[in-house]
Amino acid sequence: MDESKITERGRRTRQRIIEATGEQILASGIGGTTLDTVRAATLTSKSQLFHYFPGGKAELVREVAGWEGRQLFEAQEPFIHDLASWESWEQWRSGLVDYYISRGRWACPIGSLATQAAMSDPELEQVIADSMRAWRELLAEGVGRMRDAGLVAASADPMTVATVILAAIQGGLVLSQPERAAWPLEAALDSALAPLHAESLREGATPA
Amino acid sequence: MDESKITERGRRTRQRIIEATGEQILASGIGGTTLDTVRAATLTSKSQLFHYFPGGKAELVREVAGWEGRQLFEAQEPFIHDLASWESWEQWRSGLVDYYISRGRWACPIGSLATQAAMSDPELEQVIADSMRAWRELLAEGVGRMRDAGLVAASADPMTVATVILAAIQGGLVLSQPERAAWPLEAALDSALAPLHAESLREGATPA
DNA sequence: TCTTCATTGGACTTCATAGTCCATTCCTAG
DNA sequence: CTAGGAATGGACTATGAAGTCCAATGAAGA
Repeated sequence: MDESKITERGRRTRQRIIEATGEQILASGIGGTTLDTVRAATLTSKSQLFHYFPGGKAELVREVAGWEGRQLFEAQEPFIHDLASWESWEQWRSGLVDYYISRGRWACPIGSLATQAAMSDPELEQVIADSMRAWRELLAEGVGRMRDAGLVAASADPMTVATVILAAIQGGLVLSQPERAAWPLEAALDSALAPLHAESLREGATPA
Repeated sequence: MDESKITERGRRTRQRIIEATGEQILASGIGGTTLDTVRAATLTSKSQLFHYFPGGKAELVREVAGWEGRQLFEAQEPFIHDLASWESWEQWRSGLVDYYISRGRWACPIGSLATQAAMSDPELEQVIADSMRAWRELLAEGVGRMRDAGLVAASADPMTVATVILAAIQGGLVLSQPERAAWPLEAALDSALAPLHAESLREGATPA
């Protein structure tokens, strides 16, 4: 979408469409979200939808994926760029759980899209995969900082630990969703995070 | 579906429909699976689909969910009913990973349906939730046996540990799918399983 | 053999939804 | 004030998929 010929008014309309679509997808999935319901929710018209997203529904969904990804990252700021102490991890964890549970999200915009979209739209799959990779990268850097500071076993591979944490988030949400309870997510996350504060539990941890 | 007035021939046709639908759903999702493609793949006719599944697509999908659930449980036999030793857990793990990865499943029939169907079909959600609950139950019983045998910390809550393991499976698959690699699933699973063979690592585990 | 009912074939209907098109309105620069 | 392009409204089309219906076939027992 060429953004050069767009006014402020148009920008806001476009954004309104993206956000409403995001909500509907989170609530009803891609298949359960139709251009008509989006149109109704945003008080727009069919022509506007295609004006701002010439690629139709597929492009709209991709834009939603990108935006949701950015929102998810923002929700983890500023800790996601620190994660150099157990306190930082705890605060990061707290913010993340809040992001999912409060305001009844009950699903990961990225993870659930990944499942739904793996098939049917390779371009969307790419957008999702990029978010996932970036996310894992940031977590791995945090784990690396912990390791460099001697706060976690030197034998731990940051990328592996990061993957385990991400898997805990995604899997925890899969189980939390039907229960409408946060505890599965929290249990999974705590378990995955355990290696990061082992120093307080393990045998004579000499570091630092 | 009343099964009383069904011949062997009919039973096999019905089963053929279920299995073909299951494959298509796993590959393309519920939305990407149409009665026409199922009809084509099974060499049946529209009337047969509705003859065996009067409730239409929704009923067919529910039957698929039930059948896939049973298949998944079978793949975990006989270990899922044992899990009283670390060796048993290892063999169970091996069989499960094989079930997902070999023959390119790359997704959990139950978990991925859970994500797709949470919305749109409460009845299906029930079928899925039942499978999940039963699964967690079996795992928790195994953890309980390990605890009773003093092979795992007495402080560990079997249900929590079981949930963490399930979350690792589901989340691991979410990450493995786009990568088309088994390692995220294996890493997540190993991490979740760690408490079950801790006795060989931890400080003088006194339990029992 | 005949009857009956499960099974099958496939055309047809209905409906939801993505996408097109053109007219109209709004805003702003010149 | 006016011309042009962005923004908007909404009817219309095309399509694909679910679901209906009736006729034909096959098999098994009376």
